Amino acid sequence: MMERSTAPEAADTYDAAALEKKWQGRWDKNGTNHCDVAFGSRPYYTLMMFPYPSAEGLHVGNLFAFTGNDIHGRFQRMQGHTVFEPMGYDAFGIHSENYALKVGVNPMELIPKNIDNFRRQLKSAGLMIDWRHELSTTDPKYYKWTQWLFLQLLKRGLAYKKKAGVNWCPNDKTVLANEQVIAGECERCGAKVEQRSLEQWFFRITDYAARLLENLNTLDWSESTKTAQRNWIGRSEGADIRFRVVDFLEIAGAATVMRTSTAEMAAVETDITVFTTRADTIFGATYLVLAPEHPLVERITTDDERERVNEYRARTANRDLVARKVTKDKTGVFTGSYATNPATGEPIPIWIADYVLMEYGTGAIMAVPGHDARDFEFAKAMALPIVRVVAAPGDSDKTPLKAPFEDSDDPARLVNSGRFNGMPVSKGKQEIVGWLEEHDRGRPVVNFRLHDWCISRQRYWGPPIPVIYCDKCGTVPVPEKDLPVELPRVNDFRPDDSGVSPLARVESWYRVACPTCGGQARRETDVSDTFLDSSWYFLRYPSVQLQNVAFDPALTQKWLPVNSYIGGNEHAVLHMLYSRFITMVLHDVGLVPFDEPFKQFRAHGTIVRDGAKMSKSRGNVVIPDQYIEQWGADSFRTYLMFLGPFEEGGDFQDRSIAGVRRFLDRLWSSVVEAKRDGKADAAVVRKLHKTIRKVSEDIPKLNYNTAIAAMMEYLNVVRTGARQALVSEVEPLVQLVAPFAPHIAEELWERLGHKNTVFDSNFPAFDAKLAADDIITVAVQVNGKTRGTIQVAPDVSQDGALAAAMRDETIAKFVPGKPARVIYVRGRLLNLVTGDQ
RNA sequence: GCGGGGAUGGCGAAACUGGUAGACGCAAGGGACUUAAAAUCCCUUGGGGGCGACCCCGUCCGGGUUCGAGUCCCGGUCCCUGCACCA
Repeated sequence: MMERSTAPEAADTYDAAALEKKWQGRWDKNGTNHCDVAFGSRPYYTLMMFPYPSAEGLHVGNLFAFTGNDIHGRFQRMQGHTVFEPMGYDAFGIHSENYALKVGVNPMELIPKNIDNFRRQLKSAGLMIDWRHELSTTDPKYYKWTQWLFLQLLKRGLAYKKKAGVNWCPNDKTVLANEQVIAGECERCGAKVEQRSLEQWFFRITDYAARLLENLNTLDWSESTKTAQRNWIGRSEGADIRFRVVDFLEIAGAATVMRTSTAEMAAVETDITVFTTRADTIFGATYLVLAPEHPLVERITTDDERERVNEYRARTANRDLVARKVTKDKTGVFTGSYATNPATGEPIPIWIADYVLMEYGTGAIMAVPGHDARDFEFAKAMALPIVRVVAAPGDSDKTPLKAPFEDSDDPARLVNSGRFNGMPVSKGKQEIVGWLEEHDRGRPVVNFRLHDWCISRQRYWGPPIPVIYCDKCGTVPVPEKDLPVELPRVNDFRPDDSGVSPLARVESWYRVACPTCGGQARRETDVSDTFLDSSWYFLRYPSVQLQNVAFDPALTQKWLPVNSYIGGNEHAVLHMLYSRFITMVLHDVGLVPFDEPFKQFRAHGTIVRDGAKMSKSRGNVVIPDQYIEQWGADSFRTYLMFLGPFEEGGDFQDRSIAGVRRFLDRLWSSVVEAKRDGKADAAVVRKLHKTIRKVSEDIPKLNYNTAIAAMMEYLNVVRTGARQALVSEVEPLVQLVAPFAPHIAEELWERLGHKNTVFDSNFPAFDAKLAADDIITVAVQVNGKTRGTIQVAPDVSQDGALAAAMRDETIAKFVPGKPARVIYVRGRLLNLVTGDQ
């Protein structure tokens, strides 16, 4: 044990590099960061979104997030919890693969190197990670269970295959999820995305839409994240309404004209179902529009129009998503057919147009140009009638519509709507849907904009989807005992535009015997989406050492759901939604006892540098290594937390790190030079307890910047007038600082004579009595303007405060006589209102 | 277009349920120590006026509520961010 050092050689500064190396070594050796997952009491699981291990190494944004999480974890540990803080790597995916292609090295070689580099960087940052629980999604021991997960969904009918129009990136030569398409361009390379039709595996996340939405209300998450998920799920209440196609037989061509019996006529009667949220405007529906891909288009198109319709369908079938960008230029063609508006009984023309999407609702709409901007534009372009059926309070049924009137608040009333005239919009909506339902022409419906999750990727670098196709037996799941289906090592893993994965070129791999009949069969050659890898990793961490199970029931019960999850808002929708979905599925099949994986989630902010977003092209990317080397991990960590509110991020400024380092230097010399004996200064003790309170309140709220400011303030008080500190004054400060600057805290803690790690000490407790002031400053205002302050006892009465204020000449001169009114906020402020107010 | 967040000194930022705006830090200026520099320590630092005690103005802009507004309400400007023809 080192002797307590009060030696004069104690420098103004300390050797951060040597000291951090010493403690990182000590932590490793003593297993300080090990978490006893089996027996630890009061478990607390603190999770950070695991990084993609890029070749460039750890990004400062990663470290910002991890440090924030680490502080939280270390604090919880000092509150007596057994804290589990694991780390892993999200190493599959197109990003790694593209990089591997670029440098011409197989990702199987690249990724381990990147991971080693990440681990080294993470260790140098002094995170409280239990490395025995490290995982990588690319490890067959991990993706064995990713494949197993797929089989669980397949077994329950939640995974299915369908041919689907998918987003195809001609540059990356792969299918993209809707989410990876940004304004019609590939999220990664910016190429224009095309549409292709391929057989794909999907997960039925839409079955869970309502529940995914409902449960949000029960979660302690950043509000912005919940809102993003709500919008993504996109619930809307409306109605399906059936429109009967008019005179179908006569226009359907010679073959059908021959049919004459009424039975036959009934059989070919055709309805078009539309979805609308504005059933109240049905009297204003002057035409129908179908998506060009709508299956009924074929049947209702008349011979006269067929050529134009086919031409338009051909043109829009392969439409780029770029064309979907909101545009005022509406295009479309008439099918030649009419449908009856069930409200008015009038025939209205049926058009097709690409502004109606097949994927949403029924792929068909009733167009109400008077009250919908898109329909209005279309009607203008095609010279279709525009009818007013909703009027604002000042308007009549005749007021012309120069622009679409889209208000649906209740001051607006229905007009030109037969017996519904005069009704407020909401009531009209209800009544009209009811009326349609009675006549079997409609029913209330809820739609979600969430689509099923396409998990197929025609790529190399991912877990193969564990399915085998047999000519005799069809689609056969790989038996669980045969997992993992290992990704073969191949030299040529370039994607091509055949529409299939590079694995489809590896015959020795995909040719297998059918597990059922033993006949010749073929493996699925697509791999799964990276989001599947990351949708369950938090379940794997506690059980990562177990090879016979994806996640051990007892460990899962003990550690999950995750207590605190921290990550970037860029994953607020997809990763977080998919994780929730997978957890719900596992819950429903009885594999986990909860149906939400993350009790608490906080989105951290982003760090910009000198006011600009960091990017390679700007050359303003912060490489943590350099700063850690120059200033020490403790200073770097503390600075990152100090530069702004954790949930907002902030501006990284090189020169400001010096301030934090100076703080740690001062802490060092104050502690090293502190004396054991001496009289405690009441003012310092008071400040200490206020600081303890502030820091203990701020850390759980992730208000790290103000917690650090409070500690700085306290140290300034301790050092006022170059006084020598007492051990009793600085020892608690070492503990307060420990979550932020763990290495220096350990060293000082040891020098103060402690044998065990500071992280096994109890975080200092706040004592309200010791924090109480005996004299406080109260602001005095006259008519709301601050004119001075008074020093009074905290419990002084209003009269006492008033008397003290009137003794102050500066204040008194603004109060000519007796104040007409006095407002006294105990301990804060006294406001004197004079008569003329 | 729709949703979310934001605008406070030269800079990063504080400010409890409305209650002394600018804590903490950076930068800058002055001083101490030093042969000198670095480091360290002390002082000053929102703008304007005054020798001074003090006074006036000030939280994106315009209104409002209130004894009192950075904070609440109405209207507007700008910035960042997510989704984008979802009927």
